[in-house]
Amino acid sequence: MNPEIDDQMVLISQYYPDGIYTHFAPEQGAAAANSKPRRRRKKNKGDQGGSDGVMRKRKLSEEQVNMLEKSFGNEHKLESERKDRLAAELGLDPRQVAVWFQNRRARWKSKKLEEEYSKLKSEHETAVVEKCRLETELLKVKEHLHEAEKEIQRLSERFDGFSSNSPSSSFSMEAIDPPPYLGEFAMDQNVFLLPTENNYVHGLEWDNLYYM
DNA sequence: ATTGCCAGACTATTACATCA
DNA sequence: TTGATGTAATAGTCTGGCAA
Repeated sequence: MNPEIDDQMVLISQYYPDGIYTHFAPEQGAAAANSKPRRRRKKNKGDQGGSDGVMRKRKLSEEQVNMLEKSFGNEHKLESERKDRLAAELGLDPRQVAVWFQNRRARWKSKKLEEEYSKLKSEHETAVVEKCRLETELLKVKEHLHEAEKEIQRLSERFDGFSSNSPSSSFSMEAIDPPPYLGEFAMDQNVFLLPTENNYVHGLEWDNLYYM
C-alpha cells in the first residue's frame, strides 16, 4: 500500500467511522489507472462522520494560514523536512500542509496567468492604438505626396509651355538637376524625404513647411 | 539498458463553509 | 433559502530517483 494512501486513510479516519473510507478508497490496478472519467466522491452528509455525526472540513485558523503564507513566500516547494516541521509547529497533519501547498501553488499559478493575461491585453490595446495612429499618419503623408506630384505635374507643364515658346533655348529637364524649386524626393518606406539646408525632414514636418 | 516501485507534484474535481 | 465564492481535500496521472 502506498504510504501516501496510508496517510490519507489515517487522516480520513478522523472524519469517518470504520469501513466508510473503503467505499471510495483509491482502487488499485489497471482498471483504475485506465479509467478516463474521474470517480465522484460520495457525499457524506447526514448521520455519519465526526463526533457530532456530521463530517466537517476544518478551516485553518488565521494564525495557521499566516504561517503557511509566510513559508510559501519564502519557498513555493515543500521539502518533507519543512513539511514535517511546519505540521508540528501548526498542529496539523503533514498531509494537510502538503495539500495546502498544492492548492496554494495552484492559486498562485492561476493568479499569475491572470496577471499575464491582463498585461498582454493592455499591451495589445496599446499596439492597436499605435497602429491606428500610424495608419492615419500614413494616409496623411500619401495625401501630401499626391499633392506634391500634382504640383510637379503643373510646374512641368508650365515649363514645357515656356520651353516651346523659346525655340532658341537649349533648356531641357535633364539640364536642371535638380529642379531648383522642388529639390528631390526620396521614398523610404512610408516616409518621404526632401532636403532642407543641411538635412532631410520627416514627411509630417515637411507638411508644416509645405503649408507655411 | 530495462523494469518496477515509490514519493511527490500537478491538474481537475468534489464538497463543505460562509456570506450576501 | 439559495446561489456564488473560497478553499480543504480527493482522484487520477505523470515524472524522477533508485534498486534489482
